[in-house]
Amino acid sequence: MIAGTRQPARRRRASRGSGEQLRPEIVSAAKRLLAESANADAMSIRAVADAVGVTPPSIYLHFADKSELLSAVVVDVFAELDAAMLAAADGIDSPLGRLRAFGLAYVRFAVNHPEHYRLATMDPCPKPDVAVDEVLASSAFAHFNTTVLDCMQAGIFAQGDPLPVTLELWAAAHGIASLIIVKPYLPWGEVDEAADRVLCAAALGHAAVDLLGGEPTPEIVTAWLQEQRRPAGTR
Amino acid sequence: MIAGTRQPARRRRASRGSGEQLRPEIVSAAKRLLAESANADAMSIRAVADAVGVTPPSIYLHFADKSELLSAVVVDVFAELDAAMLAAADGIDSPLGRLRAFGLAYVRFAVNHPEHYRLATMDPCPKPDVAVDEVLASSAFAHFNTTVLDCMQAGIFAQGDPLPVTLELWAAAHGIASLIIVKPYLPWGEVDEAADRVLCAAALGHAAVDLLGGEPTPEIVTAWLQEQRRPAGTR
DNA sequence: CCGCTAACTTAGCGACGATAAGTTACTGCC
DNA sequence: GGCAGTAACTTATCGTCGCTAAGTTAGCGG
Repeated sequence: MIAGTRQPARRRRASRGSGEQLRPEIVSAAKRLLAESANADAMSIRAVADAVGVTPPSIYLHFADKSELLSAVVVDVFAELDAAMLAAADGIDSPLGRLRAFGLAYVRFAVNHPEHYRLATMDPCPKPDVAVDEVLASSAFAHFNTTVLDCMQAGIFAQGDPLPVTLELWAAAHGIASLIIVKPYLPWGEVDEAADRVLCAAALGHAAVDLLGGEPTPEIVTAWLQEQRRPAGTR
Repeated sequence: MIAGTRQPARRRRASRGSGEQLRPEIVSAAKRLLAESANADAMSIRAVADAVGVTPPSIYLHFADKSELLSAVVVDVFAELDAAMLAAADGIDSPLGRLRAFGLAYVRFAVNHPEHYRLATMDPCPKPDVAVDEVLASSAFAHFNTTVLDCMQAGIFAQGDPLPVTLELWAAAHGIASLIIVKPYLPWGEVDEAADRVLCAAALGHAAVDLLGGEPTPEIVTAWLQEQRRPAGTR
């Protein structure tokens, strides 16, 4: 790193009422440092302070501690994820098509911003941070949930509370996204294809479980699959 | 923590040829410290050294650095996970039943040992550590893969390479397990039930995608579901 | 132009991972 | 028995980390 030494390019002191303008700069510098250096602990308070041309204690005028700064970054990341998902589903009308676009965009975002995604979804949340979970409950997650509800009303999923279904599908998307990030050397193949397989299987599987009704024991599932596999004429 | 101060109970020096006996003690102390204190960075080299009654530099006689010690813990964790999965499937003969038992045991293990599971599957792997991935490829994962192959031969899944299917199902299991760990305050309901829903949907969904053949576009899936939902007499 | 205070700095604490250099005590050998 | 060799472990220390107490600078209201 060239900029390892002390930065003489000190930031100009903000004018009297505008101390708050440092805050977004700190967040975006933290975000950038996280993305640039693969490991998360390269984003030290000192490095962030250097990046915005300020000394470390100034960070604490805006964030009580490091975890609060990280929470602010997570809020930013979730907003960006939400924007990416909305953009991906733009112009797609069918509920199932939107669901697929959302899922694919989710996985793509995670794979393209692995450190941001890791911070947002794999780090121990020190305390269930209110700001973070407001975003989680309000933007990307809410859009997903609404689309699941649309699928129910379109007769694709059985009617009912969309929340458990959304959580189920989210688990599928998060599963494939996070494994690709953490174990990239496993034979996943193309990211989009792997994601599509998992997401299609999750959605179709949920619908199939609905169709079966009751608890899908291995016996019931086996019998149903054998029934399905018989050619149409023999039914 | 009561034992925060210096530990006067110093460990007796090992006899001449048996310096290696310290190593497993270090690993198990590290594992215990990880489990006891929720956050992973409470397991410092210094804390581990204290726990085994030794000074920090002695750790480095057995592990090149901290990440190597953590890798050793991960190897241990994967072995324990494998044992739990095998025990859960003991006495179950049907391939799909074994698959379900494996998946449930996997999620249960993750939820019951959240810090161990987090370390094993959510931490950035500094370099694809050989030892860790040998375990990953040899024990739990291999058993899973074998059972998927059994399912193929039993006609539950379409014949083919089991590896992509195993990865797909693993993604589902990891997805629900890791989300329950990281966002425990979301309405997951009973762990076993949530896991069963996701795992059944993943397995059934994969089988259904096989049945459909080709790429499951939203249109094809929608049509198939409508076909399925018609009562038997109208076909 | 002066005092008030917002905005930021200097200096430093304790804990961390890691290393260099030293010390202890067991063991094989005569 | 005693001594050399070395395995096993320690003391002391470095640089960095998150974080804080106490000080300093500079712009604005009076």
